[in-house]
Amino acid sequence: MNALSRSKAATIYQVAQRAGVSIATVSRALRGSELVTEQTRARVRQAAQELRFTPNRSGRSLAEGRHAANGIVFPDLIGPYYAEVVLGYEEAAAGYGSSVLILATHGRPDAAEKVAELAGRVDGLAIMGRTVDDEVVGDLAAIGLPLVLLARDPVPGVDTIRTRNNRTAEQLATHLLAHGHRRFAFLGDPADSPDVAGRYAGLVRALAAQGIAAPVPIPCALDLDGGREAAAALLRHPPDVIVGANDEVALGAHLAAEQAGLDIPGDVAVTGWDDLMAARFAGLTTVAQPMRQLGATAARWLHERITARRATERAVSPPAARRRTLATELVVRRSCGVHTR
Amino acid sequence: MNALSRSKAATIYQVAQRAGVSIATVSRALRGSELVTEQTRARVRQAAQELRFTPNRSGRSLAEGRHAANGIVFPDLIGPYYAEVVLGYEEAAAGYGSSVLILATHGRPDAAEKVAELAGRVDGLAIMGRTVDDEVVGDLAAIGLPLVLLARDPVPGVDTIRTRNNRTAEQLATHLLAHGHRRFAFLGDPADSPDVAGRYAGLVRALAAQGIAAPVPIPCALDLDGGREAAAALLRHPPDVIVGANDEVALGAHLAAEQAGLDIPGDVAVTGWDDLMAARFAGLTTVAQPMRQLGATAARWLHERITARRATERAVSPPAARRRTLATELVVRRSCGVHTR
DNA sequence: GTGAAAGCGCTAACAC
DNA sequence: GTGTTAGCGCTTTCAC
Repeated sequence: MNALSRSKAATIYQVAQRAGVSIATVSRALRGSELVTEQTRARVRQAAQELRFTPNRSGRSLAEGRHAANGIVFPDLIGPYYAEVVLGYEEAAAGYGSSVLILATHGRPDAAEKVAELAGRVDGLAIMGRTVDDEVVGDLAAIGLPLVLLARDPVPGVDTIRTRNNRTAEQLATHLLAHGHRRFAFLGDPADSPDVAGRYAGLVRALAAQGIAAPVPIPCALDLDGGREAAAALLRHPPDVIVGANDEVALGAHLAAEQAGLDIPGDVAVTGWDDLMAARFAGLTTVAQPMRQLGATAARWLHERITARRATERAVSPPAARRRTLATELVVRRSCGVHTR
Repeated sequence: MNALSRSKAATIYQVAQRAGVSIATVSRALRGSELVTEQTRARVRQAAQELRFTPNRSGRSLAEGRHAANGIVFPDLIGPYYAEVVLGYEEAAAGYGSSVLILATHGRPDAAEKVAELAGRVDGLAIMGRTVDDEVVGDLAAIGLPLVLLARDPVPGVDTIRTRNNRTAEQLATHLLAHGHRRFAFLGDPADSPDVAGRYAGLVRALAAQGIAAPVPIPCALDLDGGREAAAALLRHPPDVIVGANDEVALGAHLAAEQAGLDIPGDVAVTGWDDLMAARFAGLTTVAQPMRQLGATAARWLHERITARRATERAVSPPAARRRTLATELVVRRSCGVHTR
């Protein structure tokens, strides 16, 4: 029987038989152990190649007591934001020799269940935003699964990485005030995500400093259509400026304004958050976030946690939880108002 | 000892002990077997919950002989294109109860190795574009791993899903010719991906039909910077129109033209491919592709293959390889030329 | 209805 | 150097 015609993946036993050695030797030879003659190793390699042998990961994981994989949980992959974070994560994790499992919760009610299942497949988990609540995070932490929280409110004892929202939002608001804008509208629901909450809070604080009342946030889906619909209603009596919770919302408002025959920034100014590629071409004033770095840092921290855990192996207590807030940067383009200079 | 304070994931044995039953009963109870008293099931559930028990997937996979996971291999996640495909894939795969592993090859030389390793973790694999060569695909197919190829030249015996490039490229070219454009430039290397090759081929054919010589393709990285650099050089003697291999390249050309003080489409027309969000805001004429659907279809086909494989279990020969080409659509905006109407 | 035990594919400790 | 063997955590016969 030709090796090519077999219809199931070969096992270590078949390789051993073909090479005329024991399975232990096959394992050693293929994993680069010193304890094998080069000659034997060659024979084993040959046999493995002929059978197209790839070790079954389940078997290996079970024996090693680790998965050599970690996961990242995010709300969705719609829009470029999460994609960038996941990319940064994958790239870094691959560098540490970990496979990457992804899970988009899509706001589904069974998210907790899915995450629990995922937890059984990985050595560690990065969890983004409002995917699962604190209790679920706490449960995962309790069983000792290494965890990193991303763009999410901290949970005691768990590492957290965020990007600066509050302060940069103030900066943005200050810039808008300097343009002479006084009547603000905020598109997005602070209850939707900690990021949105932080951005709104920063805006409110900056306005309060000038004695300007906070606009009531207008809840909307955080995508183009959400922004467009919310803005369409709003634009019957346009404010001075529409502050979108993210770029997609802002771009949606942009489309709505265009459709209403309004000039940006002449009739109404618009700002976003994230600095997506589209923002650049729409001339949208926004805030740049290091999304790739967010993902990459998460992967690194997770790797460190996993390694540390293996090293101490329930001996000493684990290192204290880390927190980091990555810097963000105001990107001024033409949508916020005319710059006379 | 409080359940919360244990530092390792609980096993089925601990649950069994706590519930006062055997591990077989735990397994049955938790998996919804009929062969358990409701009373016993309740006790087991209780114990499992207290211990925060999640079955170790490796153990289960090994016993079941399947991973309940599949993977998707893509060149990169940079730019919104792949992200959309992966999203469509993840969403559909999750619906079939499969976890999703992702692998970005980043053009690395050890891609084949990484893919082989991934193959040992999954029940099936979707492989995109120029990530690994035909030989690797053939090897995977030979061991009977269910496979779906995406945006990639077919390999005998393997399912393939693509989007229409050639014909829509002709359509695009025809439109550009109608604008009066005669001197064409093509930005992108046909050797880079089957998609680029198809798009270039369609362009060439449409031009040939009008007796116009094909432009020599100008190789460049398929991202903003690649397009910008290539275009910057080109724009010293601007052609009538720059046809970008994808939107990012075209948008890069857009930036270069802007920087050179050239008007689009007055001085030079620009077109792309993919219909990214940014294309809309840049007013870029492009071609829309059903990226989500591409991913979703891949997941479905893979699921069908995996199911079929399990059913027939090396009895009859597998169903013949399927091929599908998804429709694409020309999206005309202002960057291709003035529309007098 | 429940338990005992075999076995999934692999690694690693131990024996030779 | 190489082989034997005991698990890793789980599912699933097969007994009872």
